[in-house]
Amino acid sequence: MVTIRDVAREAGVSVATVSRALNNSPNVDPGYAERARAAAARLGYRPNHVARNLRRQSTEMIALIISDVSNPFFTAIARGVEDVAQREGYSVLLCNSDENSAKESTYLGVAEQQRVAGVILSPHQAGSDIARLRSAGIPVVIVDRPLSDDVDTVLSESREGARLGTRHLIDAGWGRPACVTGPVSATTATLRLLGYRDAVQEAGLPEISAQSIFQQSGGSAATRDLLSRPDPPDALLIANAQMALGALDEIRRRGIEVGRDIGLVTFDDAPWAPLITPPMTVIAQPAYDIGSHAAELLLDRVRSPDAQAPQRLVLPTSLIVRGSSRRS
Amino acid sequence: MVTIRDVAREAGVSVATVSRALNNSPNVDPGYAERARAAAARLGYRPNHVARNLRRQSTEMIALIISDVSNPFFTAIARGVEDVAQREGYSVLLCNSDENSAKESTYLGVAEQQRVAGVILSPHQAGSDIARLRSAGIPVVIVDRPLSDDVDTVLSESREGARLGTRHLIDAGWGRPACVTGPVSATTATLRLLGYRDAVQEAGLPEISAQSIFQQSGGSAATRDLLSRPDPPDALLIANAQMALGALDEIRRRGIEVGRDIGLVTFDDAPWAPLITPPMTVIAQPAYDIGSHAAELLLDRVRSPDAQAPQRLVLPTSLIVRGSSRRS
DNA sequence: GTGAAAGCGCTAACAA
DNA sequence: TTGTTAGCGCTTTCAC
Repeated sequence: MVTIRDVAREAGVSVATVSRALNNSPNVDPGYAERARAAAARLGYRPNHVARNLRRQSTEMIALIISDVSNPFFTAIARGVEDVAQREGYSVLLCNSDENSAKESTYLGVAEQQRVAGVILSPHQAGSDIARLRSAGIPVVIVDRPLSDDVDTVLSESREGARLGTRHLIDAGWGRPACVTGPVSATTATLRLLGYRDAVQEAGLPEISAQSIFQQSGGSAATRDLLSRPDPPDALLIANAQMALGALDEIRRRGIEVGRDIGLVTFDDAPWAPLITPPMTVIAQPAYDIGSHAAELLLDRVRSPDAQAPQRLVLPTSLIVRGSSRRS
Repeated sequence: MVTIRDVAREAGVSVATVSRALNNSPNVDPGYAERARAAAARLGYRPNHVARNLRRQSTEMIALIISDVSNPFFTAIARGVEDVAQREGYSVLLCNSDENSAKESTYLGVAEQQRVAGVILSPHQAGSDIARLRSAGIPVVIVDRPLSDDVDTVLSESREGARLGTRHLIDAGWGRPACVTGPVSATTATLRLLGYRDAVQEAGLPEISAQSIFQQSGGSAATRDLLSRPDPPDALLIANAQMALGALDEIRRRGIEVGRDIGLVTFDDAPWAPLITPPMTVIAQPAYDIGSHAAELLLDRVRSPDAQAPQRLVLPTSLIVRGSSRRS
């Protein structure tokens, strides 16, 4: 491997000068700088960032830890994060905790031990422990699911979105809407259930709900449970896109028809949502914006680490009405 | 920040002993080891991996650089990679190059400068430059799209899969199947076109095709192009799931009905594929296995870096017949 | 403006 | 078995 010493020797200057030249330090003779750069190019020199990071006690990487890469909501967040990070000269390490606390804490540890500049975390569950990171002086921004009050957080309006979606179902003429949501450990699951409850109580309708994991299989299971009850619901408010896929599967399996026998609204405007039959009515979350805002907030903290009051951004959701909620 | 020196002082032993204890070195007195561990725990010591990596000249991270996180094919690969990496004590840095050569080479540079143990790359285009990485002694495994012959590669049978899918369309009674595929820069796009060509030539049918980017918008554009021709096709072989979504969109927009007016087969068994109407016939690629095999191969190379002959694994694809290819 | 040298935190020779 | 120490490659004082 070619090191900075090799470059210095080749250029006939000191290592300090090479370092300064390559880092565009202001006080370096243009002639020397050029010689250093030329020598570096000739030798194919690549600065060793491990060494640089050790010396500088900082890195230009941010870790994004999400619970499930295959959830389009999170991939959209990732896009938002990446775009601003890239623009600011940072790289993003995407860590997939796969709805698994052990994996999550492994990655939290990796982030700390690699001394990343900052972490954006979508906590698997409310108990996720970011205390270590924070005491190590690494800024953290939480997305999607609130963790506690004293940390920067970017969310969307889960409860209000759920209320609106349920209300829409009721207005469309469905008399027994139910809620299919995620595990109690996920705050978003609970908030969506609460929003649903707000709407049914307002309308004087019975509350029907089932909880399971935030995945396709969970959606199937919860829907199966609901539709097997003596008094089954006639509409479903579903808490995320993966669960919606599972619900659709179970509905198809039973030969029930969406729009005639059952009404559907789901969180997240997945790419496939407008393309199924009938097209899916959704409560869209501004996932990209959640990511970009989180990254901006994080980089602010990275650059001015003076303890400021934690910020909490709550972005609005929007109801996109398509066919699946229509009663025909 | 608490360092190994602090721990040594606290435990009343030398830094070397602490290091040995914490790394489970065999030759260390159990009593001392225990004292070191206790002191570390008491102080909340976290080894600085940046320093460790610099000293050891190695890391326990592998970089996975994929062209698009929102493509379910790649997220499945990521799962495969992560599972074996985790099992072997490595962490995975997922880098999303976003079908963008500049981003890809940024991440290639980051991987090199961070001295990752190895890289798994799904090259954006055939020209991706991994020479630097290789000359830096970092093993590379290529997935999905072949790059050159002298590097480890894990692929699936694109051409044969495309041939089978097209053949199936013809057998189902569609007389003018066309191919919707990705850009010429992507080898998989070309291979799938070739497989399609094999099948139509065999059957004495005309060759109809359109190329665009491997994304939803590309699928729409290519389909629009095809269906606007004077002699439009009556069936489509589509080269990936995102393009299929775009094709579906365009088809819906035109009021054409799948199964009656047009037959469809697409690469990749996306989660939504069985759930649309009619369910999508697909050529499934063993994405998870591609990922796990690639990771295994990579870790072999990491552990025994003696130059061995490059391996090339080609995994089979399988046709899953559902409704979209049926002529009713 | 430039270079010598210290030192980031750790591991691994080497000596005891 | 344990401790002392050199040194991984870099940046950044500090003295010139």
